[in-house]
Amino acid sequence: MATKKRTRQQKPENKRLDIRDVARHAKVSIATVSRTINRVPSVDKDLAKRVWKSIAELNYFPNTQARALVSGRSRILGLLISEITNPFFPELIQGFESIAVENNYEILIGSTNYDVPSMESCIRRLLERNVEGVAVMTFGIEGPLLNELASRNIPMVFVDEAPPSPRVSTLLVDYRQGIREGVQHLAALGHRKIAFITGPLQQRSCQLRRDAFLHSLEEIGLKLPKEWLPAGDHTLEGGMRAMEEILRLKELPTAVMCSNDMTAIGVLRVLARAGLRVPEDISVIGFDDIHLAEFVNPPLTTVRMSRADLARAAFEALRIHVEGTEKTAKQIWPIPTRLTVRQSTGFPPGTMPKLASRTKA
Amino acid sequence: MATKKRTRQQKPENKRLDIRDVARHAKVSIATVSRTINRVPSVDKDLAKRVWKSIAELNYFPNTQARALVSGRSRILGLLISEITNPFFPELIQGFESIAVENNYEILIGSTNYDVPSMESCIRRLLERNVEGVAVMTFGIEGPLLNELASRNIPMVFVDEAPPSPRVSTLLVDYRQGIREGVQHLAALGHRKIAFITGPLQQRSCQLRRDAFLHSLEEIGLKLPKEWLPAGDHTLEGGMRAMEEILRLKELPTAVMCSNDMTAIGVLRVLARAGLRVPEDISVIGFDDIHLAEFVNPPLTTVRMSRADLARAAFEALRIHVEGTEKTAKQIWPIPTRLTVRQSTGFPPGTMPKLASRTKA
DNA sequence: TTGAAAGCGCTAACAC
DNA sequence: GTGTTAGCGCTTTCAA
Repeated sequence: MATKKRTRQQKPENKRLDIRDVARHAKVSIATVSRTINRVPSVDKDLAKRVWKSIAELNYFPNTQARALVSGRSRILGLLISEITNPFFPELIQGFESIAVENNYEILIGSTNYDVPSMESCIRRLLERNVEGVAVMTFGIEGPLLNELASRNIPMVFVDEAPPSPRVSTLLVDYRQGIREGVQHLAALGHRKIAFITGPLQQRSCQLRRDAFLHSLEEIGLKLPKEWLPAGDHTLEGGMRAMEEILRLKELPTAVMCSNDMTAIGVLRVLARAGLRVPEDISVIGFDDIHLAEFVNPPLTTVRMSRADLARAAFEALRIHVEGTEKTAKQIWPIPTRLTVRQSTGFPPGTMPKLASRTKA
Repeated sequence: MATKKRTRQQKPENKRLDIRDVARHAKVSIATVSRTINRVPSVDKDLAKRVWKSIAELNYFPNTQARALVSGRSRILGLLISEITNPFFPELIQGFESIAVENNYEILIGSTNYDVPSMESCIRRLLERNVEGVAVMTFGIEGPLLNELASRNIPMVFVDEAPPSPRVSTLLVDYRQGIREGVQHLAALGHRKIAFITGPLQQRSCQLRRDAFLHSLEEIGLKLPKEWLPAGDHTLEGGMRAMEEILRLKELPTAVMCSNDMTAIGVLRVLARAGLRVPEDISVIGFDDIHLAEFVNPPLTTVRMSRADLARAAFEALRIHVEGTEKTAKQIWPIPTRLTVRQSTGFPPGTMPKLASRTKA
């Protein structure tokens, strides 16, 4: 009778096996099963073998919720992105997820859609599910986010700029390098009139990209009329609008750099529609190097910022705080960028170096 | 002393508030707090008000894991897709997620990447997290999946074809309608030589699309040499390869339909590279109507299969089984398709109706 | 209508 | 090295 303490008499059908079933089957205590599963070294080899055998025979696997409840560890990481339909993000998600899953974490994706209410709803969801850390890949600091998460001391990682906090790290993208390469590539081809279509400037990241561009221009002694610095919004449509704006100007640039690839693809679209050839009439450079960049017409010259790098660094940054014992202060994770030359860049119009001019140069 | 049953003396800092804190603050029992939160009608109005006030003041929210553990309901739905970097899927995810979140579900995304091991790993993850239902949007039945999930009686929804099981429903896409519209649109323009690039034919969905095409062709008395039915794989690169194959043939079709938009975009790319104009030299039709379709050059005429429809139907199909008491048998959810005409389709070459021929027609 | 208490499946002291 | 047991935070009988 004493053994029948549990109310449940029979395993109701469709009820998942629990640790007790395994213990019974292997003729050990549930503690031993638990220890075996968690690979506590002190377990006797033979017992462990028996337990694993039972686990296999019964096809048992532990209940994550129960584990999370008692251990205080959900093994869930939050991944906050701006917008899943922007191709940049799926590529990032893919990388982050695969590393997370390899390490037995699950990820919860939240799309902030650039607006505060949906961002708050995302945070609430993450909090309710007890995420152990959050990667904020929205390319901007999200104010309210901070308070809610940081006050709970949840590890976070941001891109470009992070609030100072002990368990917060930063992925520091080296925009300078790649964008400078882009500018110098254009300059080397002979371009002097280079426009830049920015992203949404509320995002720190977009300011940085623009600044990197302006700086690179200055470095080589070029000036930029401000009409050549229109704002896009990192969407294809935004790129189209910005390029249309440029086309209405009296003086046209011979090259256009863009704050991201979707913008550049919009630019390509408008140019094609306007009957301008790329790169013969105008050169275009993007930023990100999304998969699609290689397949537009012409294949896009662009600055690569690796999603794999970003994903890996984000995960590692979180892991150090989530799993580590070290109380290290805020960490900086550098992310390089580099120009990928394809076919959307060429000599400026009217300077096509024929054999003659080539020898001249 | 009796009240000090709990070991924990002081709330450790950074410890989340629990239901006891709220109960203490509102001076009621935890049962009342629980009932209030779960909107059990029997709770006294005044008490409930007091509880809600405490909840607000303390900024309390319940622990999802604990809830899940005791209630047996995780409020998590699985969403299985083929590949997150195919733009079709993010658009689908977005729809599914927003409906799910509205209804207080969380989603767990699994990318099967077209291979069995990673599919199995996905299923394991879903099972471990106790998903309440799974939307299998991989456009193919996944054998092993079935057994693991179905044997646990977990509600599922498939596209096109589902294993017969009481808690499984099917989203039945009406390929016929949209694809017939596409074929007839081409025929009406005067095309008689229409090729079709299939998707990966292991997928039932791709067979159905091809069959719908063949059937539509037959309907209007057209024949198809089998060289005009090359296989793509629903990627841009696959579309390029298939189109290159076609271009090597002695006799070229005047129009190409594709099993999905990414394929069509690849086709466009190859044609542009080959110096063929679309639609003057050859017409192209896609399938899906992804966002990008509108922005390629030229804007793609394509058959729309709404991701929003798909997402909504998938969610509702699951919800009925997850929440419902009804033991309805397998359900069918029809999903319509419809042609969207843009600019990648036109008259076949050599038939450009000048004024003369137009009057003749 | 409310509260006390059992227990969801598991981990981690603690005892042996 | 192994087993016993006290909870993790919550929902849900069962009594009152």
